[in-house]
Amino acid sequence: MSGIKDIWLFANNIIRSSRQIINEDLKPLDLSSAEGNILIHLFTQEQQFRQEEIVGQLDISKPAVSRALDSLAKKGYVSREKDPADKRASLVLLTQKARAIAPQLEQVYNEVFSIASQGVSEAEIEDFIKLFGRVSESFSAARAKRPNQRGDGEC
Amino acid sequence: MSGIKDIWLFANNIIRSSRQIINEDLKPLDLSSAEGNILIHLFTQEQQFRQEEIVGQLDISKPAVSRALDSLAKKGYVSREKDPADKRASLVLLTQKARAIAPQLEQVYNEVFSIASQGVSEAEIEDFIKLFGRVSESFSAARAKRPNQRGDGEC
DNA sequence: AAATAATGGTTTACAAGTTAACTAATAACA
DNA sequence: TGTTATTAGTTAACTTGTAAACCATTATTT
Repeated sequence: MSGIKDIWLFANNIIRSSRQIINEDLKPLDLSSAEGNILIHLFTQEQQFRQEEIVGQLDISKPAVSRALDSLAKKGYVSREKDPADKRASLVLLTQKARAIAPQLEQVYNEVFSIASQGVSEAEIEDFIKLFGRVSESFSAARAKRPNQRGDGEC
Repeated sequence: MSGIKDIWLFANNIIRSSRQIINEDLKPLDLSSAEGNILIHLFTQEQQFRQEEIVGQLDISKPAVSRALDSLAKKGYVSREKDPADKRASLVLLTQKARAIAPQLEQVYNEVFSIASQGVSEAEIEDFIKLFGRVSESFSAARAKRPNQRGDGEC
């Protein structure tokens, strides 16, 4: 009965705690967790990419990505140039400075991973993620399915 | 390997989606999700309670609770009075207006619950919550355990 | 009893996300 | 080909959380 409340509380705690841990550990690198999340993702990407890809893959809104990249650029971790093939789009590039800190960044995120998987068996994790994914998917579907709710449904 | 990333993405999505759904559904009642979360919790509480209790039980920071209750009071859903036994503390009371909308509020949160549990068996949910709780607990423990990190650990 | 510590709440400043409205460039189509 | 629609990204305003500093009040200690 209080199940959903627990899920909510746990999910909140996981997000919040990991964010705090990451924020603390990234402080020496002058990076926030929002920036770190993007950087760590980009390390597994190709050389060039568009912001839009980050939006889709990390499931973060366009403005959030835009601002984080602004800040990363200001700090010298990425550079941006107009895509010659499509002058609307910006191509984002990791700088040498970013590549240099990749190992440290990865270590921070690995630590978070090891915290999450502490005392949980491989098989359990797998099941967990699968089920978690289903719940998450239900929410996405519910959100997509529901009518606009903003006043254009009654006409 | 990408497990932790998935957990993160799923947790984020669950939090965000449910918040959006609740926000939309509560709009007719002139309530935000933050306010709704507190109200729905209070329906299961005793007549009088202190803010501090909400902080502990919902695991939300003091300022967040303070502001949400301010807003709820302004909207007429709760009233506050000084605890005569301890003049620091405020006693919070649900108003008649709040009690009147309890069924609607409950329905909204039940809908979210049913979305979450869609296509997942009772047993799975139970296991899921248990495991989820363990992961969440690991994070809490990790956070509590780690040194202050703010400069007083090296002295 | 007076000085100090702890506690309940509020204020302030900030973090990181959202939606909505906008600009500029490209695509589609009539 | 010129008008309209779509798309990539930014800006502005807002939401909801946090931590740190502060005020009163209560508890503790000496």
